[in-house]
Amino acid sequence: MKTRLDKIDLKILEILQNDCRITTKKLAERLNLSPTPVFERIKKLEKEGYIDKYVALLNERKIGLKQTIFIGVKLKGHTRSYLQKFLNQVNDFKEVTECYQVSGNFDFLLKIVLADIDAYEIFVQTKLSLISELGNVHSYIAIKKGKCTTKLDLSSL
Amino acid sequence: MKTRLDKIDLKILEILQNDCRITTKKLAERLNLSPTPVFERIKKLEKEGYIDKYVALLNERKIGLKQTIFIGVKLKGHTRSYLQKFLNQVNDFKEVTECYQVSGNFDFLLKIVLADIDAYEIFVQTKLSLISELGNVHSYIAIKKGKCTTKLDLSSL
DNA sequence: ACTGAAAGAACTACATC
DNA sequence: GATGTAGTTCTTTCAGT
Repeated sequence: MKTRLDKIDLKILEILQNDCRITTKKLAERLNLSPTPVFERIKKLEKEGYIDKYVALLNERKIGLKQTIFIGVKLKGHTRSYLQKFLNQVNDFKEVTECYQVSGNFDFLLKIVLADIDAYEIFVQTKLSLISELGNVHSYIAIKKGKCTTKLDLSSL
Repeated sequence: MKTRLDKIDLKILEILQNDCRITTKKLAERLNLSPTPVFERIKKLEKEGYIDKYVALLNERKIGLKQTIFIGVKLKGHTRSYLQKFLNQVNDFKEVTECYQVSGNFDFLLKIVLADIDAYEIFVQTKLSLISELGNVHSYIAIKKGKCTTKLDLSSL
């Protein structure tokens, strides 16, 4: 489990971050290797947990989820159990794609993706605002999407 | 291009959001269909742009990128060209995984993923702070990762 | 739109170096 | 660690309903 990643491993991860449906054969060609070692390296990377999963990224616009909103949340109570309870409740909200407990003038930062502003109103009224100990909430409505990637920078490794 | 998605399409997207390396055959079994129509539907979903891409999601901890930070940025100048210039510059920062222009008391919200706080200091000093017209910057350092998914909620469609 | 069949390609294991 | 081979399974196309 303590195996360090070598150049080839990093290259494999880099390529799979861009396109994970590439065939082992093509990947091997790009690395000037035969498929077998590439196949084995991928299995190792999966098994040891470097690769979490393989997913399809959908086009939000196209499927009709046109609004992204970030929400900064401050709780009234800050005991450990309140913080954990908040995380648990938010986990069940399907509109929430990301939730981090943070330092700064918020306790949590959420990212939510939904159809439109109307759907957001409904989300706030029927879900978010029902959370007990909810303090201040500040919304940041996305006006324009800049960079948005799942690709991590491996160049520093 | 205006084809609406039916129940089967949505189910396919749902499954591919969880695991895009599933074989067409297994996917077909789960849908009680033969592989052919499933294969054709997937191709259609790709071609019409419902599916953007297939990617491997890496484990940030495991590969050594242990720190996630959100940054709220306010610019001094707000002309259209400044806003666009900011987006362009941020695009080149490999540490930045997301950047949205937003409404609220920030102009932009960024998400960055890097090794640790030291790497963050370097990022700010050598990259972020060099941006002209940069106004206030507020950092939200992730203390605990809650939900974090690329899966969009299709249940409302 | 779907089924079923069939050719070609890829996966995966294994023997070998 | 890598290569090459070979059996198995999947992909992808096409004729038919």
